[in-house]
Amino acid sequence: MAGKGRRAKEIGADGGDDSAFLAAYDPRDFPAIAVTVDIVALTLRGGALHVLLVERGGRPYRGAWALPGGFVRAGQESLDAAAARELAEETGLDAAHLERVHLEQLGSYGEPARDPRMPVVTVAYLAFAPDLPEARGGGDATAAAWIPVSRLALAAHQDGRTDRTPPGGSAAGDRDRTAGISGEPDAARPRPSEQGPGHGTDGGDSVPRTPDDAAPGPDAPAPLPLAFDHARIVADGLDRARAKIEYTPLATAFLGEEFTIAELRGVYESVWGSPLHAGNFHRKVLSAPGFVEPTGATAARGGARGGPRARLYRAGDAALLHPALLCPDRDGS
Amino acid sequence: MAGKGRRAKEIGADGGDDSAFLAAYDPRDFPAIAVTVDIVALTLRGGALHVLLVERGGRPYRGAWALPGGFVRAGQESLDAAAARELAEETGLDAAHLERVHLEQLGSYGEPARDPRMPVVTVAYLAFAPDLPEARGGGDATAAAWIPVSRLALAAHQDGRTDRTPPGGSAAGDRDRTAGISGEPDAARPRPSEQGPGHGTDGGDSVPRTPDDAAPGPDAPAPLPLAFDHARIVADGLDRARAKIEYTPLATAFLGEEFTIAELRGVYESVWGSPLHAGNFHRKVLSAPGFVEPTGATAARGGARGGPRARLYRAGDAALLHPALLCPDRDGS
DNA sequence: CCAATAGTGTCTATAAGACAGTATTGT
DNA sequence: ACAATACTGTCTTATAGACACTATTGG
Repeated sequence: MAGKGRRAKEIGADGGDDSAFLAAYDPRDFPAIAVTVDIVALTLRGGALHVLLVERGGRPYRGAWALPGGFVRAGQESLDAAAARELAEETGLDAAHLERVHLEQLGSYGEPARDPRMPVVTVAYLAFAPDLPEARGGGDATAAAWIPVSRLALAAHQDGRTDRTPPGGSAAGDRDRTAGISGEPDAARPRPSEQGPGHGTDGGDSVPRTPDDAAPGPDAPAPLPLAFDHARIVADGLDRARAKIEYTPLATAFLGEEFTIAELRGVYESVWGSPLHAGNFHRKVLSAPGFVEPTGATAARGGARGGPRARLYRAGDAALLHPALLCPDRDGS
Repeated sequence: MAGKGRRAKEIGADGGDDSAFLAAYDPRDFPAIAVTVDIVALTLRGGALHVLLVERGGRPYRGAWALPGGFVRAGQESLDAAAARELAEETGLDAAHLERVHLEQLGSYGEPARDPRMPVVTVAYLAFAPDLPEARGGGDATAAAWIPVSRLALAAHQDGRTDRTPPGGSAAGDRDRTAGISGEPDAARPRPSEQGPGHGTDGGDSVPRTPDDAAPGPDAPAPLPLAFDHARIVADGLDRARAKIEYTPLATAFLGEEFTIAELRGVYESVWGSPLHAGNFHRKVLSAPGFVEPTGATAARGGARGGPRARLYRAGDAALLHPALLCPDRDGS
């Protein structure tokens, strides 16, 4: 809470007004922790989901990939503003591009040893971006790049949280079950799908993928480890993204101003990692009021290998989808 | 992110190992912010939803009600652990009672001026508790008590976010709309109910209430203002709670070990603030696998004014409900 | 007895999913 | 020509919600 003041200098038992009290207040009397924001920025490139990462120039984890982010300027900016600022700084994107980015808070992470240097609490943010130009890499990062999520080493996740949900008895899976105080950093996903026994880091990523989204084959480069606890943050962000596009029209945030239903379907297939029935998807999108609205125009050309020109749509004004577009196979009904 | 180290003392450009680097590291070089946890603890008492509040003993907001919480012990505990510790401390509940409490992270709040004394970032937690004994009030709070949420002044809420949410001009309501960088502290509600055109604040408090849940009538005491930004945090917590019981069996966390379907229905009616059809609710609960399982026993006596003895159930092993129990009237379908 | 309640059955409207079918395009 | 694609229609099944109905209890 803001202000229990357990260790504050209480001046005068009852006398004095607040201004005098505040003037005599020494913030250093409070235990302070470094607070950062980290951004899980997602985008679609070539039909595959990518996350924005920076290569660390400093210790620890020098040379490793990490989420873009940085310190919150104490007292000068809100958490939201800090996240927006860091995203802009580290990507070098201009305001015009950032305008089209959806940014929302994901959750906070504060394990005591998550940063070997000192206690650091990070407030993670999740961003949905349309296909942006190559990132620039600012700050002290040596590089910034959009990395396919399929290349990441996302411990016990790729197949775990994505499409099954045996409520068995797993590490964090059942912590919030019936009894016991339990933490759950994300808590956002409506149908998150936890999972079975704790395979610490089983290699197999069994996420079915759309053809374009090349899963890392046997010849693929080794999965990229992430610095700090960023693998978990990315995993939580992906969970949130998968859940969020079910109930909100945010999938359109991955696309340009105008798009076809097929392109929108591509977003869902990439984020969910499973192919969707084109016909049924089409009907469902159009049946959700306010999801999309026709522009009247049609695409310049048909599909890659033929077909009629698709109608173009833009994002509607709905904030929530009703009925929702439920992800198939998230839990066996 | 944890560890950009922009202002860190970089010892040696490339030489040295991490341990030497860490030894020379001075955490004070980093901008530090006070980090607290605040808990929105909800319970049901007499058919009405209550939130645990403490009366502030210190400045500012002395004498006002606030959320229980306190500083995170930097480097010694995780955020989850801090929340559990503070909840125990401030309520004086023993481990046996805390065992049955569900605790999950709600979101972080870091407006620069949210605490007049200094920059404070708070990580809010949401707790679901069965009817607990009267709170004790520890720490520097002069008192702790379970307060009916209907007595709180929850800005633009009681009628705003509960069953409608004009994205119009309200504080954070439309910030996450289609374009622009935007924050959204909660982001959890699957169907939070946004909605059409921005009717700013039409008077009608359209939340239907179950008979017991006395809405503050004309003779009711004045609504309780909360310290800091705690009104918003509570509001976000209620939103989360309303959304969460749709997709998870967490409503059982408000009840004892064994309960009847009618008692479970009471939880939903109290949290959602609208009466439910008894027959349909009954069938839906039993049709969701793993939601509840029969104990074989029956209640000691029938309803308050007659009726057969109800069967008793305990919480099942499902982590998610399928099909979900959708809240009626969240958005006009 | 009477009113309230627990629990079940029935009916309708809606939605999901599987599938078929038609028209339009690129190769 | 052929294959792929956009889009629409149809059928089956599952679910939500409204309502009726029976049985059982407390007052």
